[in-house]
Amino acid sequence: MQEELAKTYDSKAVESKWYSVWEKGGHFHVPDSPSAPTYCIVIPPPNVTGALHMGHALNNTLQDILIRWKRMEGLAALWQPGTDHAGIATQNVVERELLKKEGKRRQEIGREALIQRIWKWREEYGDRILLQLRALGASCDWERSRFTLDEGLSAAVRECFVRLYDEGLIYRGKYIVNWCPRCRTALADDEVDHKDEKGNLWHIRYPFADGSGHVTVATTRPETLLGDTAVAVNPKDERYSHLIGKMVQLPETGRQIPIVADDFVDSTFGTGCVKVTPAHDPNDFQIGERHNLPRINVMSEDATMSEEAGATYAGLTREACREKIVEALTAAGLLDKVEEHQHAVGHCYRCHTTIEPWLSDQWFVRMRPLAEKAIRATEEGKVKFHPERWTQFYMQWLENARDWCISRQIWWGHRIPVWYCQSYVSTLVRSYDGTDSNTADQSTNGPKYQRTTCPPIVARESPSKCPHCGGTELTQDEDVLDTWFSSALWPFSTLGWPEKTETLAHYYPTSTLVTDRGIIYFWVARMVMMGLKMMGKAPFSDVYIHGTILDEQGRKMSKSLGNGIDPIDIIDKYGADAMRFSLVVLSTEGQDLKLSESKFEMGRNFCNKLWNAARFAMMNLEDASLAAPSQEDLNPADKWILNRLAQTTSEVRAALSDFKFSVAAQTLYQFVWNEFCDWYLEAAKLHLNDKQNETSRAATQHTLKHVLASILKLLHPFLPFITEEIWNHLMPKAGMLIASKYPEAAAIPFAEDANIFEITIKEPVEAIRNIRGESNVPPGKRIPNAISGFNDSETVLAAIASGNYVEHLARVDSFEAKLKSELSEMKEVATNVTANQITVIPLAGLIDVDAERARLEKEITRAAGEIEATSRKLGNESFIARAPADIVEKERQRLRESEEKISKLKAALIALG
RNA sequence: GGGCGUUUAGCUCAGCGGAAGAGCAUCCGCCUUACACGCGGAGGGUCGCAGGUUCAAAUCCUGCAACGCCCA
Repeated sequence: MQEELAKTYDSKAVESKWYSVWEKGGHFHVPDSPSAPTYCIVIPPPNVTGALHMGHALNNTLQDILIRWKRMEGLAALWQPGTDHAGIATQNVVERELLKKEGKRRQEIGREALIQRIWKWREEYGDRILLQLRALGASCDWERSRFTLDEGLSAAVRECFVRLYDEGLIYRGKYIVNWCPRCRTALADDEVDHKDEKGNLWHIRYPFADGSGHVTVATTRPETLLGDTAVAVNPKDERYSHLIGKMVQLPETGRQIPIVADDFVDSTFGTGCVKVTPAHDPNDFQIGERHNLPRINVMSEDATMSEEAGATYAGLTREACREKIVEALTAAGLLDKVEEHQHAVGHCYRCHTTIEPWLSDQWFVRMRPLAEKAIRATEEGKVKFHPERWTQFYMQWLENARDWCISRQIWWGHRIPVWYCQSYVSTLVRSYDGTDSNTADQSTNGPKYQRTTCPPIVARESPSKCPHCGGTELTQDEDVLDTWFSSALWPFSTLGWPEKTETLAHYYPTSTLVTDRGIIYFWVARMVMMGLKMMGKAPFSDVYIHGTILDEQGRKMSKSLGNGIDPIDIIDKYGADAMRFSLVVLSTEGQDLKLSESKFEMGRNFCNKLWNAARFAMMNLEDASLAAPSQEDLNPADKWILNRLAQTTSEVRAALSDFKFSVAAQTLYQFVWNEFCDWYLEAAKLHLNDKQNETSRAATQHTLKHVLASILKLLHPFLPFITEEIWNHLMPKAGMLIASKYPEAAAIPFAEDANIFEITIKEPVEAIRNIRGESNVPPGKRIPNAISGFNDSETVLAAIASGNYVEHLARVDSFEAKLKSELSEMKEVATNVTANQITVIPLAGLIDVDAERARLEKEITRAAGEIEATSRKLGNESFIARAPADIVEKERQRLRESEEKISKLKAALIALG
């Protein structure tokens, strides 16, 4: 505190310094086996390709607040950091670079080479976002940082896969999936964005095979006609029931296909008669299952038409094929009509290409058994969402969760731990109607030698030979797992699972998860399912869902719109603390936040205010004694601020416990600015400048230091840098703020006295300032004399004792306190009346009579309004009869006060002349 | 089509059954030796619309409208 602080807070000088001091001091690190109770948050792992955006800034600020708070509470608070390999996104980035720089596609350099390049890319850029998190102040335990593709987490993925497979919860099947023809991979249902698009509904005639006429089907995708294997109608639809079982001639092919009846068909849509393409539409796939229809895949993996589409169409893109087929149908007179039609079209969430529902071999996780566990755990209160409404959002998804397609046809990721034996073994098999899927060659009849394949090998360790036949020619499944598969294990894989580590034993289950609503399905639900399945316990007890960051116009921030605000720019310009504070204040109850750069001024201004308050304090504390004053020696202002501090402390603690981050931040903002700075510091100047009265000066010095230190502690989770900086100036021997104890509300034996400050000091000062302001008496001009009247003599005595405060704060030369009744005769004064006091200032050439008259008239009008409203209420008999007694009494009190006020004001007006 | 959220001062948002609040912006005074990223004062709202419950509704219920998000 010896050194003078700069006049304006400079965040840059401070922030870079403290972060490394904290980190080097080991303050972010927790032991594997702590003696204290634990608190743990796992970070939502950012993509390695990612750069910090405002969503991250908010998300990680909230986590940091929780972690720093719990750390200060004395818990072993672990914030587990790391990154996610983000399969498709990362591969896309590197592939794009490869194409741009070398003009090569991934197929040209091969799998191994591409993977190597991605690793190299990761080494170079993958930690960028983690470095950016440090600029934000995030106090993660970096020594424990993990990556979803590192060795331990890969072991976790295999362990989980094998366990689920062994239990029959993972299976492989030919299913219709969401296929992205650009990424050339399957996507999970929730990786598909549906957008409404304008399209057409084509009405196409399918002639009966016997030439007796036709049915008309309506379709949005005429090109898939080439893969139709049936026409379907609703069995209850009387228009068509006589046609069920009849065959139709499929146009542009040589095929005849049946008309089937299926409940799925909506008879009110189109013609009520639909074409069925099991290989190219998920609903048709289901219909196909029910009616044993063949599945004809007429497209290749790049969404061009395949050989199966027939020579005329093979090789065309789906769009070109559509045009050509519509032309052909028109020419053949089979196109009845075309209507405009709005419908939802799926797009890849990564590259926005139109999704093709496509039939392929994929791996799936059976969801129902896993989802049921998650539902039960949530119903039992094991997982609680904040705000609470997200519970049902999450539950609805769990209740309807369809099997999860986990295979992806890309190269960057956890390769599926399944191997296929390539050696065929001759085995004697009994003659039976061969449907065994392991039978390679079907033969006609009689006992016979057949060549069979071995079942797939699903293993934790890469096998060197086939356990069935001893063959060594093994090939691993080409696909990798969905990135979310590894993310689902994050809360325990990062802590060491499947090893039984001390860390896992102490920190699992974790405590709180903080995330955005956008990944409740992708991630939160799957973590809960996997945590329950693999660990037997839900991975966290509380999930806090914060709002989404929007731009000024309420749109999501996105790269393509270019409407993002870069947190790093904001940190440069306003400081990390300022950004954190503004974000937290704006983030109310999980509501979305509309951001613009100017919003960060609030945080910056607050930091500057705090800085200057500290600067002032330190100018006045050089000779502060360490001894605490006795209660009798405390000044009225000291008692008042200590009481307010205690109240503020308990409000902040309550808000934090309840995940009300914004309430906590605003409570502190108001306490610091509107009470500590505006009133306490100003009042304290009186004592600090009074070297005559050492006792009261010492009491104020001590109180000032104590309250400021408490403020720093309370604010530290929100504003870690500036508070640590000030703390080290203020309490150079007290150790680091980050490691100090979070304040608890003190019991205040003199809470009643705090009220005296409000009535005998604040109210008269506000009264005088009001007259000053309204009458244009400039602040520089001292007022010679002001008199306040109070209700009882006890208050008058207190006011006399503290009159010097009023003189100081209101710039009055001589302040007097009397009973209200003693003031009634005063002439030529300006008057301010409240329930607790009347204050008068002699006009004395200072104040204009007309202005004062106008002021009083305005006040009278206002008071009259109040009297009217309260009398109306009190005149209502049922109000008196039915409202609680204390409410009625309150209204009566209010009426008395308003009446007194108006009579005093009127008297003052008359006295003015 | 279903679900959820939002609608309060010019703007961004609190308040969620008993006298309409904050920050920014506006207006009037001030460089009052911590702070002009500041100080003091003031103005500004039939709380989306229509019904209902209640002694009392911004707050609870029912419709409706607009906007946004999610799912189909």
